[in-house]
Amino acid sequence: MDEIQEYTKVFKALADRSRARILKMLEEQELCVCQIMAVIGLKQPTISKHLSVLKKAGLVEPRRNGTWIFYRLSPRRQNNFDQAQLGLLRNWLNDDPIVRADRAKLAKVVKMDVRQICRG
Amino acid sequence: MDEIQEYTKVFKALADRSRARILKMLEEQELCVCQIMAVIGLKQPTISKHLSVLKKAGLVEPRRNGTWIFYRLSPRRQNNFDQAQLGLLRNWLNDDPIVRADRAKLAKVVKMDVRQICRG
DNA sequence: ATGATATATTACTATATAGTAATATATCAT
DNA sequence: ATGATATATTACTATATAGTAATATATCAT
Repeated sequence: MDEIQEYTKVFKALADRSRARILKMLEEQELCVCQIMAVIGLKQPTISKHLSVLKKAGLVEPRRNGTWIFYRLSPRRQNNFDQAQLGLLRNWLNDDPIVRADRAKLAKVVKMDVRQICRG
Repeated sequence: MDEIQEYTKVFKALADRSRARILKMLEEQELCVCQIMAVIGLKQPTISKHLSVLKKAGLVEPRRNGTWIFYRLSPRRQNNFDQAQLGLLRNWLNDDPIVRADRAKLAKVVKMDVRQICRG
């Protein structure tokens, strides 16, 4: 894969509203798929797909814990672009109403037992 | 337009191979549409469309000179994201074979009279 | 082993986007 | 004013992508 292709993979991953919201949530803490679902309000396969795109771009990493899979922002550089972008993103969108609403909702969600959330 | 939408506009503009090539060319100097065409090898309306997308994202600015319109990287911040991204991009892709080939071709193109290029 | 549950994958639909041909617009030279 | 030329716009096609329903996979509790 040439470097421009690597570049476009990262930027295409970043250039989506739902994925930006997911990344801003993961800045708070690692989250499992159903926690993200509960906040964003998209169906489970959609969230999984977005996480797959982010993972392939080197922006997030999964960690399995039982049947749950927790995703976090990648702590290690996996290509030339991911860490720089995650760094910038931390300073961005923090005052956006949608991001703020997601975080407010997230604060409630993480207080609940994970088993509660995922049942519905 | 909310801030995430502004963000996605900039990142969608960046997340395209042809537009990345154009931006890397504009790092060298301002260029008119036909000079960009001559290097990238896409049709004129395609280049104009790409430039329009970059312009709407605040990444480039046009300057008319007669019938030619020269585009340059935006020297001024037009949103929260453009200048930071243009700054990072300067350090990226400089060793990519496609970018290097574009620049080699560009070096020849800019030596020619603009009128020569656009006829040919 | 079996049922329950969290996530991933597959197949699909609707929409967005890259590229092009044809045309419109703007400017220049005469 | 007229013809030539550079760029923008419109209409279109082909491909990519977001989202979903249905299904497969993986793990846990029993």
